[in-house]
This record gives sequence, structure tokens and C-alpha cells, in this order.
Amino acid sequence: MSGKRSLIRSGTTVDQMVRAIGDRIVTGFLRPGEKLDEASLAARFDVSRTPVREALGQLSAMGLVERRPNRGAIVAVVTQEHLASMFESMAELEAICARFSAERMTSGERRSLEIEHQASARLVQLGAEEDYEYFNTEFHTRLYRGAHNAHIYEMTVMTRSRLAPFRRAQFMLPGRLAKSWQEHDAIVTAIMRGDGNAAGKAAKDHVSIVSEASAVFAVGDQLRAAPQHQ
Amino acid sequence: MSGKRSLIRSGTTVDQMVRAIGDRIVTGFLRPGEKLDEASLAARFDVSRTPVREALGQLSAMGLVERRPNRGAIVAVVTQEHLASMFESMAELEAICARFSAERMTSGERRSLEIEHQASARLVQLGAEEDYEYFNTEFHTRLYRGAHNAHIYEMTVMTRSRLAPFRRAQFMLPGRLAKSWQEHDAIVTAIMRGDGNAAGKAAKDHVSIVSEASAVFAVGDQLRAAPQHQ
DNA sequence: TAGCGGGCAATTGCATGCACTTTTTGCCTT
DNA sequence: AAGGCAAAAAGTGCATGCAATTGCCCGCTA
Repeated sequence: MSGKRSLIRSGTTVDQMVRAIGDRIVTGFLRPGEKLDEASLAARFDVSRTPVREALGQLSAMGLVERRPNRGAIVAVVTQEHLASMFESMAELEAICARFSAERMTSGERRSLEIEHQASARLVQLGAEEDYEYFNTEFHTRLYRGAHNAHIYEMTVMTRSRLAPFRRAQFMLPGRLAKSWQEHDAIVTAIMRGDGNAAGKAAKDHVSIVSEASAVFAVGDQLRAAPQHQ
Repeated sequence: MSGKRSLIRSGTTVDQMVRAIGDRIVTGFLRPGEKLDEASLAARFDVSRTPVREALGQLSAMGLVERRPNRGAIVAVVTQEHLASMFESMAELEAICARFSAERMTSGERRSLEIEHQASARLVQLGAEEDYEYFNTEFHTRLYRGAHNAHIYEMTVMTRSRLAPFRRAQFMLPGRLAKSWQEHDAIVTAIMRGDGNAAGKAAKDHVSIVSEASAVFAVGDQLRAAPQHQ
């Protein structure tokens, strides 16, 4: 009855579901603790429960959702403690990426990093929050790629995804853009010098500052979404 | 040993499948490149294809198997390059764990680390390869736990799993046990001193040496299992 | 009124079936 | 004999159905 063949063909249905649900979690559209009902999701995306179940399984393997046998799935609820551990991991991972980037980036990568970074100064002057956020993501992705290590790249991107729902908080800090840019500047300078240790330290400090800003707001958020749940 | 009917009920069928298949991959019983036929696995474990499919999906999300749409699943084949990136990651992760362990282990954790480490000297004298290997795993797990960071623990254990199939090679090196013990000793000493940087460096060196030994053998292995595959 | 089963609705877990895709086989052409 | 094409076989992807488990609601008892 519901044989919608007309979904855009970009991989299998399950892959699409993983991306679709994962996106909604990462962007905060689905809140930590929120119940993920198989039938509802199936109806919502107009597929049967089978691909939904597979998608939930994979998301569970990624740590984005939590599955209790016979009791359904919910968006992963992270404790304050686990959240702190992820932010700390993120700082360490960024430090590694920055250090490796300083040692391994090609001259082309260095050049475009520098150019984009300098260009972003304009966004700070304009106070273009949203555009800067987009640039910021790009900037960090450059660092991850510049490390020239596929596995570290995977771990870093994965960790960033899982932290994404908790980063919105930092938007609230005044003067954040200028501060962020200065921290980026320290990283870029160290990378251009080829000073891996300095780059690593600068990157670690950068993340640490962000995490402190985010940590507080985060927990209130998920409590609001999952009032009763043990 | 085919139709194992009375599997103990510990979690859902899918979980059991993930563990069962994952173990076979990690222990090298299933070789990289080997085809994972859904129907065969279903028959082998006496379940329907549905849980097998879910398990393969999760294993794919973990990176242990590779899934080509409409073309079946195979045990993940890692390129020489990606393997190197995983070993390098492992060195960095172990370094982080050792550094944190030096800074954060409780006195109880330090004590039992030291005791077990000293006890293992006997295994070296006896040349008890297998027992030492078991101890070795324990030793490293202690470091991962001692870091008191759940997310780093997850990443480290996961990376170790994915590297497990490629570590058998190191068994072949003569004098390996004594060398390993000395490297452990350097790590333990630094941790007892509370010297995070020294512990990290010692741990990184330890892994680097293992990886060099493993890397060469590894690729021959998976080629043997997957002669034709593009 | 608070506490306690017991049955019912809702939901999950798995098996089965069918449609579609890929691969193989065998025949026909050149 | 080699190449190519077509039909069959094999295998994957998803929908549906049913058994099993959980949670809830309501009546019963103290």
C-alpha cells in the first residue's frame, strides 16, 4: 500500500534513515532522552519498520541512540560525566590533528588554511554569527584532514558529531567570535611555523574553552526532553 | 559444529550475533576480505536472516565489516595505508591513556598495576607466551581504565579490536617477551612517579614497536583470504 | 485510600515472503 | 573458438505477519 519507490536514490533506504535520524539528533531536533518509536518513524519516513530497526541498530552502535531490549530506543542520554569525557577527548583529538597538521600538511593545504583563516576575519568584524559558524566547521575539518590519518579523522568527526547537540550553548557568549578567531590564529601561526607541539597546545586550549561554555547548559537541555527516565 | 540450538539468553539475538561474528573477525577466524553470506550465517547460527542483517549493519557501523549495496558484505579489508593510520592512532591513544593514568590513577589502581606488572616478570622467565599475552591485554586495559575517561576508553578499545587481526604477527619475534616487559616497566615507573609526559612517551614508543612488527605480515594475510575482489 | 494482581493494549523481536539487483551459465553469433 | 547476449540462479532489500514481552489500566482487597 505504501510502496513509495520514489525516494531519491542515494544509497539504500537504511543509509538514508541513518543519516536522516542521525542528523535530527546531531542538530538537536531530536533531544536526548526522546523516545524513538519504530512505528512512528516508519510512518514518518514512509517505510516499513525493518529499515527503521536496522537504522536504530547502527545509530546505537555509533552511540547516538540507546536501545533497551524490548523497551524501545531513545536518543542517547549522556551523563554530565560522560559529556565531560567527550569534551576532554575532543581536546586531545584536536591537539593530535593540529600537531600532525603542523608536521604533515602539504604547502597547498597550508596555503588554503591561511587564506581562509584570514578571510574569516571579515566575518568577525561583521559579527556574522552564522557564516562564521560555517567557516569554523570548515576550519576544523581542514585540521582533521591535514593530519593525514584516516582513523584519527574518523574518530574526531564521530566525536564532534556526538558533541554537536551540546555546542549550541556557546552561541550565547558575547565576544565569542573575536576570541575564537584569535585562538584559531594561534593554531594557524604554529602550523605555518611547523611547530607541532605549539599547534597541539593551542588547539587543545581552544577546545577546552568551548567545552567549559557548553557543559553547563547541556544537561538542562536533555532533562527538559526526558523528564522521567531511569 | 553447525546448528547450535540452545544459546544462552544473554541479550537479544542480534547482540549475540554481533558478538559472535565480531569475535570471529577479531580473532582472525574470519579473514579480511572473506564473504559474509547472509543465508549461510543465518543457517550457521540457526536464526533468520533478519537478525543477521541487523548484526552486519552494526558491525559495518563499527568498521569491522564492509557492506556494498546489493552486493553483500565482506570482512573489512584495510589498506596498508589505513592500517598504518590505525597503528599510529593506537600509539596516540595509548599515550593519552598512560599520561592520564599517571595523573589520575587512584592509589589502589597504581598498586595493583605495579603488583601485576611485577608478577608478570615470572611469565617472561618461563617464556609463557600465551599467559603473557593474556596478562598483556590486562595490563593495557588497566591503562585504558586508569585514564578515567569513558570516551577515550571506548575509542581505544574499539581501535584495539580493529587492530587485533593484525597483531598475531608479533608472536614471531624472538625475545619479544623480555622487550615488552621492559617497555611496560618504563611505563609503570613513569606512572608511579606521576610523570604523565614520560608515561605517554613510553607508551607511544611501546605501541610503535609492536606496529612495525605487525605491519608487514598483515597485508599478506588478507590477500590470501580475498584473492579476487575489487 | 493505598497497595496489589490480572488482563488488555501497545510495542518490540524475529521469521517469512516477495520484488529487485547482481552474477552466472549456456547458447547463439561471428 | 571467442565474444556477447539472454535467461536463470543466487542473493540482497524491504514489507508484512505473528509470537513474545512490556507497560498500563482497572478492579479487587485490606
